[in-house]
Amino acid sequence: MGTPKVLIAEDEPMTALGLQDALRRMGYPDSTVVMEAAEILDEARKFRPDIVLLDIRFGDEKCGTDIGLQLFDELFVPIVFITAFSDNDTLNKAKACHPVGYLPKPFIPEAVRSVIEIGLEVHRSRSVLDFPSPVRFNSLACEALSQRELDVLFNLIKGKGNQEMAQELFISENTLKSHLKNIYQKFNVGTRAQLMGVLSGRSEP
Amino acid sequence: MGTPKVLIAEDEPMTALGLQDALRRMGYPDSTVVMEAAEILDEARKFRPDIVLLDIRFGDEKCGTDIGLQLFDELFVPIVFITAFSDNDTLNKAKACHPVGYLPKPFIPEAVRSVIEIGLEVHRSRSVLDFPSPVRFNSLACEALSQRELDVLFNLIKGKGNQEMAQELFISENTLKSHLKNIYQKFNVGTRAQLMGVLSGRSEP
DNA sequence: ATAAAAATCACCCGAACGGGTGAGTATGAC
DNA sequence: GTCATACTCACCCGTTCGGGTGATTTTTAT
Repeated sequence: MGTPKVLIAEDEPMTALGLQDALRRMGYPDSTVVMEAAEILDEARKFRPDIVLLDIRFGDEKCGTDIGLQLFDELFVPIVFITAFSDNDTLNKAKACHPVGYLPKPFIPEAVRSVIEIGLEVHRSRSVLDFPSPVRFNSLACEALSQRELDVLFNLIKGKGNQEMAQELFISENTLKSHLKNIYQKFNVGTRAQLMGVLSGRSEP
Repeated sequence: MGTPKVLIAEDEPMTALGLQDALRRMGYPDSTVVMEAAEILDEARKFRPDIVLLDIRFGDEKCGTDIGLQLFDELFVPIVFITAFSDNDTLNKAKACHPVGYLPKPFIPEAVRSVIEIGLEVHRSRSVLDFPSPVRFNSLACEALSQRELDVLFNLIKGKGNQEMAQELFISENTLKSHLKNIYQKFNVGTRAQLMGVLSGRSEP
């Protein structure tokens, strides 16, 4: 699927441009640099990167992890953290972003490539069952899911029965079955078992 | 769960011992070094590491990836690759091991810690549905699964129905239901939906 | 204002599933 | 030789699930 688009979020101009240059020479021509923390999310929404190189420390603040969290939750984009040093606290916050790699600074160009490739591979092998989010469900269904259908789906993947789900969502079991039927249609499956198979990426309808 | 045990598989003594020393100072006292390619697997089976630092190049041969594959398939242990340079071919073979990180050489001690921590986190968030293997299924069930039960389970997680599975395994549907019943018992669940929930790590029976 | 989409619920039916009981064969362990 | 385990299959029964049809209300978009 072509060369991956990478977003570089790093406030030190030297490092940022150095990274972009290294990427270009390594065969990643499509990259963008953001040096302002406030602009990262907007740029990511526009640029739609396949992977993000994110500095943990942004302008002396350690807000890289907070931005990473939003990046991951909203866009489900894989994150590689860039930093020279990480204390325990920062590292723990970083873990919450489910990063796919870690790039020590100073970096060597070759390492960047390996980290990106391995990071992309790690990300590809994540099924929607492990990181369920509306964007991911919608990307798998042939038609967009409604809010209520997402609610049902979130309960379904936990292994709940129809009756149980109905109680949880405060609706009749008949209503729930109605939603289920629509969900099956949108995923082109016939049974919840098939749906699970599709969601775990192990079978196509 | 205490400090993780790490296996260092690296043929250059300087690098290997340097790594072990760095690990000790970073708070990982429990590590072992293997410098012979042939001994890696045996040592891993004995030592039962939580993570492996594995050199891609072993004695001028690029067999690190082959060993990594066995390591991952048999023991399901997360792998961090150590190397200074990686050509495209090696990198692609490395991907097959589903590595959780990449450590460029020369390394800085701080980076080792971050890579390990992030690598462990990546590994933790992998459900058995993404990387199904006998050892993992058995670790989740309260009692060891038989060969035939594993066969059934492998088909089950693909979202197949009872009838479909029976044909696939060349047994009667009654036989299959018999296996299913036993599986449910061993996992302490009542329905296949619940089983899926447990396997994806999102619900406890 | 009005049309479209989403959410709600009901009823019915056939198919699939879960649970129980029982039982025959083969394999390997003690 | 006997005992345990795994694998095989059958029958029955109640529950759940999937599919169809139809309907009302609320929300959203135009």
